[in-house]
Amino acid sequence: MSRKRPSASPVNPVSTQEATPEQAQTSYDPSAIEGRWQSYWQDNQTFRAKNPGDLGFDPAQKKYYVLSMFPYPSGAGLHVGHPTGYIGSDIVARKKRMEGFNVMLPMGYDSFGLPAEQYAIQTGQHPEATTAANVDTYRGQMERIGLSYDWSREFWTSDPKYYRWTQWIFARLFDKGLAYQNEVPVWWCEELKTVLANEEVIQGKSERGGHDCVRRPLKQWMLKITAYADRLIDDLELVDWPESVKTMQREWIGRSYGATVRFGLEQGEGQVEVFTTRPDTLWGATFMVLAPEHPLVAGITTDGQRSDVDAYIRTAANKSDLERTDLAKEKTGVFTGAYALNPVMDPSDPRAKVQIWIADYVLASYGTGAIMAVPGHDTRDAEFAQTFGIDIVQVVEAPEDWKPANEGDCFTGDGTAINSGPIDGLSTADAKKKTIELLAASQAGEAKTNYRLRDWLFSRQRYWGEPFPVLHTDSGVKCVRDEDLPVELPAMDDFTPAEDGSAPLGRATDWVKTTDPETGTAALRDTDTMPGWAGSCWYYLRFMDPHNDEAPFSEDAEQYWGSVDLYIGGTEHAVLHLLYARFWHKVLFDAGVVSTPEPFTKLFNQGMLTAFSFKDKTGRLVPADEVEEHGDKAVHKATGEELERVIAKMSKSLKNVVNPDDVVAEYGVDAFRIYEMFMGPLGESKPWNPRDVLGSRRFLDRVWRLFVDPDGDGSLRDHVTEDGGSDEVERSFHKMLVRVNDSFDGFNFNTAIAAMMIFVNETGKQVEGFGKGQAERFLCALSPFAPHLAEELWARLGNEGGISLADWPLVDESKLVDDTIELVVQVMGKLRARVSVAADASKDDIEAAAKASIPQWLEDKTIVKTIVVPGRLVNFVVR
RNA sequence: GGGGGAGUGGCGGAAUUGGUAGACGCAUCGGACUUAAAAUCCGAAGGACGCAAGUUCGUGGGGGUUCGAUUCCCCUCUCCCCUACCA
Repeated sequence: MSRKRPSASPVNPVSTQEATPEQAQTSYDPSAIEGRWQSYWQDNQTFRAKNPGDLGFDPAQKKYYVLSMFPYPSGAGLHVGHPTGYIGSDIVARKKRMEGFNVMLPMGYDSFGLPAEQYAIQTGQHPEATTAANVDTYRGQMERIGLSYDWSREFWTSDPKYYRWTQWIFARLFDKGLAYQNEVPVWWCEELKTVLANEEVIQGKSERGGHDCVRRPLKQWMLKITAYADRLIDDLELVDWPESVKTMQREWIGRSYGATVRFGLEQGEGQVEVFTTRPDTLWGATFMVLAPEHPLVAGITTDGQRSDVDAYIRTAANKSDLERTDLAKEKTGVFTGAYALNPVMDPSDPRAKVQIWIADYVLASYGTGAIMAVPGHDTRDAEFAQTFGIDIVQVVEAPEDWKPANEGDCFTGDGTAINSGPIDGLSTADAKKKTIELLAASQAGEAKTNYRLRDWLFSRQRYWGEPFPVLHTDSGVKCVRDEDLPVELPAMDDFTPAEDGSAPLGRATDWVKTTDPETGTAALRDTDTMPGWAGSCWYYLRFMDPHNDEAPFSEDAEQYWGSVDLYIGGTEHAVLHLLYARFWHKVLFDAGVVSTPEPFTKLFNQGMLTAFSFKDKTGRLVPADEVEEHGDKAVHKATGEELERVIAKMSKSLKNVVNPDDVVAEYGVDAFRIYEMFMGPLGESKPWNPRDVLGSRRFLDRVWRLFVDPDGDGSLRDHVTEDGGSDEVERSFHKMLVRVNDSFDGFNFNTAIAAMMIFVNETGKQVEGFGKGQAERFLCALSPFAPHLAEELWARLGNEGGISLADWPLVDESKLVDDTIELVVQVMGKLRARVSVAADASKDDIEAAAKASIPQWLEDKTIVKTIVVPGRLVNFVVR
């Protein structure tokens, strides 16, 4: 194609208030159009969302807040996968604007965090410099895609003007006692001499280098997200989110109802506390298991068992979480020599005395770090008991229809209590209740709700993050006063973690040593920083009032914008980001800072963009640059081997990553946007196929020719500048518009584009019937998808003020009705003929016409029944 | 093991939620235009049988409900994503 646009060309810097369309163009040339309209939007602040108090703010206008999850500005720039969600939200925003809403579609950057720091370390530049450069790259790429962001609201999270308020929110968490310090184990890599974040440790090895890592305790900041566990589950009822995401969040929080049970020790003082969801199986507890890290272990171990126990603990400590939780492995453990007494049995009962074991299948971090083991009704306990020859007692009778799936499987469902003294005969539900009553009466236990969710480990020994706004003084830890915020990150040349694992900020001694402005006494700053998630926890609120220096946002702005109406992003954030943000939001809600209980009213997950890749006979994936394609065959360039086409993730190593700038340079922005939406429903993952982009471009070429005669002088065709237009085009238009409108319900814009293609194909066959009003309405429907082309033709039609704020056309139901309809004639449900009848034909007429069309199928047959579906078909049931 | 999603032409995907399966697009083939090519336009095209009109099979596989099933029910196979000894 000869219409190449210089790659990465910036937005046309020419500043004109009204863009003047070029008249000389006879064929569609996106490069001549797009930059001009992008400048036009910028110069006219077309997409500026108005806040209360702004000039031109209309309180009667309804608000609509659309948000795409903001990106991490990495050095690699955007690939074609990123814009899928951005274009989707842009299309929604553009339509809503045309429907009269005050739309806010903002964009910013999540610029703190590990990858930015690592990139900076690799390139030897300061993260602030690389962040600034990357932000410019991202902004440029997004501007080139014609996304209708209100750029006046742009910010990035590593800007002190922003993180000042992140620190301010931390202070609110601290005030409420929701931020506290605690000794917790962190990953330490001896080889790299550094503390690593969870994300940097894969299967117990460092992500970089693959060195062994161990856990070691360190004082850390924690956020008490567990205090909100119930509300984080229950309030999922309030939001319109995909059921899968809600389920994931519920399971992540992992609320389970059960009981705490305390077993006394046979020898000496003390007791072992356990959590169980099945208190009814207490009579079947034939042993107990403590996690190797359990604090009681050292005290209860008998001298005879001590060396075995110590050895087991040492082995367990060196295992990674993954090794310990590997389901496939054999159960391991060691007996402590100690015994516990079952609290619901008489101490003289031989069944009351149970062995206490140590095993790594019990996790120190969940529940109490100890369990009562019921091998009769728990798969894991059963495996353990079988391995070590411990008694197995049945205490729940399975329903009669229960059959073990495998030989020897234990019954873990609900049934009837047996061999359980006072609760015998009760159903599992009643037995649970009764047991809890018994335990409570003897003070040996009580009902308990447990959560899988742990408090949020909130500090990292890293440089590139928000400093904690706290002072360590002789009288304890205190928050920096609000008026003294922000606590700015000190400039440092060397921000790599220290050899001994202490945070790099510890080396900024002038910064660390400070005075408490309230008392004038010496104080130390905290050298940890907040994790990467902190900035993204409230950014959607800052967009409401991004330049406020008095508060994170004004009360007016927050009251007006409320919560995000539509939030679009990938499923990878289904739990962490979305849970953390909801947690902060609720804290702010309780503090009276925000007025809504939930931050995101509707959530939509866009699908992942994959790519075609090629596999050889051995199953190896072949990088794209080693493959040659002929028609539908793919061949290895070097060997000539025919390759199988498969779908794979876009990856650098497969060389199948596509940069949107290249696509835009070759086909134009609008074709790129149309293709990304035409590939399939927004929510599905689907493969990028370079060849297919052409089809979207051809569609836009056909649109252009609908307006401009390619054989003419480049001016508009006469009829599109005149009133009129045929009824056929009118009907075709309204049919299309219905489908375009419907596509917004399920974000399946592919069907909207298909409908527009049909309209353009049909209209192209009778161009003279395409009048000005129709042309304008068509451009309106097209404009959210292909805004540059729509603006250009709209202006050429003589309209001023831009199509982006024009009125969205309305469907005229009366125009949808055809004069004649084609009906399908079936015999016994099989298609036999088609007949045309008048739209208002009576049922009898329809039946008669249908009968007449298929005499050969009706002779020698009796019609038993006739089914007439108006507007669709006639079906004869014959014998 | 648990949870979620999906299987429709050579490919991406449509199908008003029980009513013409394969819209729209890519790739393919034929034709027009052209000195030629590209571009563009017109047309063909799920499989099998047939010169054809047509018949028949066909939405992973098997069964069922129904006048009629890609759609609803039962069984079964395959793939993808998330999660994982949570007591």
